[in-house]
Amino acid sequence: MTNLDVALKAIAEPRRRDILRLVQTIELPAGEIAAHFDVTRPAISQHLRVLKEARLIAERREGTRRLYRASPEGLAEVREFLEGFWAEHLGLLKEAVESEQRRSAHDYSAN
Amino acid sequence: MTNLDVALKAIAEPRRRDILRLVQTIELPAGEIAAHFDVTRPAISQHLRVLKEARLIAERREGTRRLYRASPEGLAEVREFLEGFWAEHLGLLKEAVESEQRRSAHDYSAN
DNA sequence: AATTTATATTAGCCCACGCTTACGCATTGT
DNA sequence: ACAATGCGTAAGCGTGGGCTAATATAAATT
Repeated sequence: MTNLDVALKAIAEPRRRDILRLVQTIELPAGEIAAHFDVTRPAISQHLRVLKEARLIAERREGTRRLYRASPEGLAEVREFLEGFWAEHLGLLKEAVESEQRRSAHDYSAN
Repeated sequence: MTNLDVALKAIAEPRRRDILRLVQTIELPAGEIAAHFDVTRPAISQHLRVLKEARLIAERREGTRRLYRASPEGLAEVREFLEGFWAEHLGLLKEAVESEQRRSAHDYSAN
């Protein structure tokens, strides 16, 4: 499975998007995340693993707790996919390709 | 199911993304699309329906044939979702971050 | 009207996935 | 050392989804 596939399947699940929104601005322990939902903690744990493997969240251990925060690293290829889609439809493909080649591998991710 | 959900689940399937890339630049009949893959035509037909209901492709009938082309209309909300995600991490929503921090936890490692 | 062409739809199979219950594993505190 | 706390993991259940084979539909052709 490609990285694009992993990330897309991760965010295709509504509950995982809810989790992402929760830890988008603040860091939260797994238990507090689970407290926001009607499902059990193991269910949230499994979602957190999927999100982590998709590099959409980052985990930090503090004592017995595990703190999670969003980390959009895994969305890089999703973004590329979507941009290609729009560029094509706007008829801007030629220019987009050329400018992409000119600036090589430049990316404005916030790390 | 929300529109965002429909679009994300549609593009989460690798074969559907392959189909999208096929009809991204040119309009193709269903049969010719199916000819590019190892699966049967009904399988492609079902994928085309999912893509159509997600408003990611448009269908045009010409005689007995059905011509499909990409139409990124359904990706509007996907784009909004992703942009919100990046904007957050770029520190462009500083106020929202701070007010959220006041509510609950501490230590958001920003750059 | 009957046949051919191009495609969609249905029924059923198998596998992936989200969920729950039960259990396991570190880390902290007594 | 032992118990408690905070989470993850495993097994199993039920549903959803992609696939195939068979059937249906609709337009063009004869």
